Amino acid sequence: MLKVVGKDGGGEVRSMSDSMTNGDAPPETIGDMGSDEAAPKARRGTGRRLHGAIAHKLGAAIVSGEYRPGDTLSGEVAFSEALDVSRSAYREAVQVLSAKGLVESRPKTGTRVLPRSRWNLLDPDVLAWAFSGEPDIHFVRSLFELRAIVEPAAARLAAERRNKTDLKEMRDALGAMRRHTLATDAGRAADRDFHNAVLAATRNDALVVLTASIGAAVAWTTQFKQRSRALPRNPVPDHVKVYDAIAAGDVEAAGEAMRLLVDLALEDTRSAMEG
Amino acid sequence: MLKVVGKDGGGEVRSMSDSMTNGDAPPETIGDMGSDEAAPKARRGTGRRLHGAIAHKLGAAIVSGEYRPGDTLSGEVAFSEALDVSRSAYREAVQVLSAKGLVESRPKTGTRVLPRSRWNLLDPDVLAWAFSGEPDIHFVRSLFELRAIVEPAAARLAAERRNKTDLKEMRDALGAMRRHTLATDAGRAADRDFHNAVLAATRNDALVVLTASIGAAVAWTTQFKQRSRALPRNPVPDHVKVYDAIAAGDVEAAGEAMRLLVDLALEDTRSAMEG
DNA sequence: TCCTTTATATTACTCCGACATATTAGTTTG
DNA sequence: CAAACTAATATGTCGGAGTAATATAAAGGA
Repeated sequence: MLKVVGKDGGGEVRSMSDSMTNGDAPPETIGDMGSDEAAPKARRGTGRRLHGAIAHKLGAAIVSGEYRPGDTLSGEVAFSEALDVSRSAYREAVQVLSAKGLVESRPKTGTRVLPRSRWNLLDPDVLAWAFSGEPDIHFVRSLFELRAIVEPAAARLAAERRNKTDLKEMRDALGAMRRHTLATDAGRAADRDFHNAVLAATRNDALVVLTASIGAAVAWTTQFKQRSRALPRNPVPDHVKVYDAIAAGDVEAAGEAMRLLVDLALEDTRSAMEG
Repeated sequence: MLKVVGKDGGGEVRSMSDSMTNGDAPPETIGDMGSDEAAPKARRGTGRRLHGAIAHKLGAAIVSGEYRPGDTLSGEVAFSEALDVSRSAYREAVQVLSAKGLVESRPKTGTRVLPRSRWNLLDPDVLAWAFSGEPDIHFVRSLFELRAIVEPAAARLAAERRNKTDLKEMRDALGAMRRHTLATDAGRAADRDFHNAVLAATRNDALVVLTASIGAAVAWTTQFKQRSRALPRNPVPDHVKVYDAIAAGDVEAAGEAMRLLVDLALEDTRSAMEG
């Protein structure tokens, strides 16, 4: 099971407006899988609690399009029985989904999947769920576009506000990137460290949080890059250019260097996903 | 019972200038408000469920700095009794907070407030909690800075990709802004509609979601603007400039006009908050 | 002396069954 | 025909019992 249900055809996502208004095929209640089939038994993987596993399962099913906006989940009792968990665990999972804007529960009406516009797509968990299956190329493009907007601006701010400590952390991360390659976990961690150091140098909490989310999503896509072919180019020189500009306090150069960096990453990922 | 447990002295978050500045008083276990005082009875306001009210209460207390990172909440039983609610309701509230990255619950250790860096500060609810009390000026600055980065870029994209429907929505919103002023709810709604229309024209989901969050936060600050003095200038002409540029497909002009718009809003809000 | 292993106590986690409340849909009454 | 009322249904809330996990302390071995 778990097949992709054709997502959005590409165009209808924007601006709430319709969402619910699918002319045909009235929303149906879902979750009535019980029957004879052996219960899915989405039992928890180590570390994760039971309600967390349920939330992951349902969340992934929702963002992957298996449950569509407007659909209403079968009642708490029925669904919890179908999942073979207690009603409490199921309810706590639904609260999590509700907190992330994926569903809304009301008495008598039941629990319904909210329109895409209400989803907290920048929530780290939601992003993880979105990338746990086949990621939507259109959405990945949106993320990179956002990254291409935010990160160069962050580099500009960093060039203005960085101090010695920030620069030292960037240098350390760069050194780690040289020692390991992007093919290793340590190398990717160093890459994240570098970008985090740049973000931290902006002295802007909102930027840090936002790019943490984007960075997590981008980290997923780098897996795809690895999957399709060996890493295509040495990323260190481009990072060094960013560092040099920030260290020199050259605002324009920092923004430009970072823009180049993000563009290259997008190019790599796109060719990897489309190819 | 209920004595100090505090762990990390608070230094590990680094960066982000510890906003809520209370220097002293080591982390304590909290929730021991019971005693003689009449129970706070954070009973639900209409429409909001009980666990939602608890989550709101706790969330606001956390982001306002009343409970600090590293603090550990007194146990489920104790805290739920202190709040005079069942454990189920309390637990569901904690699940919500956990989903937003504010706390983490583990057996034996209890529920602890996570460092600021793990909070989903861009979550609409978290933002609402942050602005339910006295908003942190430094954080507001961060938000406006982010807005100053994202919205002009969004306007540029909108100038490239807008279609007739997008333009019509912007015109309608502008008309509504003219009829009502920013002093009325309808006027503020029209303002949001205009910005949402611009965002929708970018065809970028991530941008839409992000700016929805920021816009919600900005809406809170406009209340502060209203509070301090009558609205200082007529915002419609500036919005019209943005519209004209987008309608003309002039990328540079659109970005510049939007930059001006955000700068003015920041200026107004800053003077209102500082004055 | 230091590290590893085991035991234990505390805490969250899960489950269950019952009742309360809210909201919709149908029915009745004016 | 419309408005008020009643009933059905699903979520919301409750309290308690038992399980699983983990940090701390104790015991054992190197």
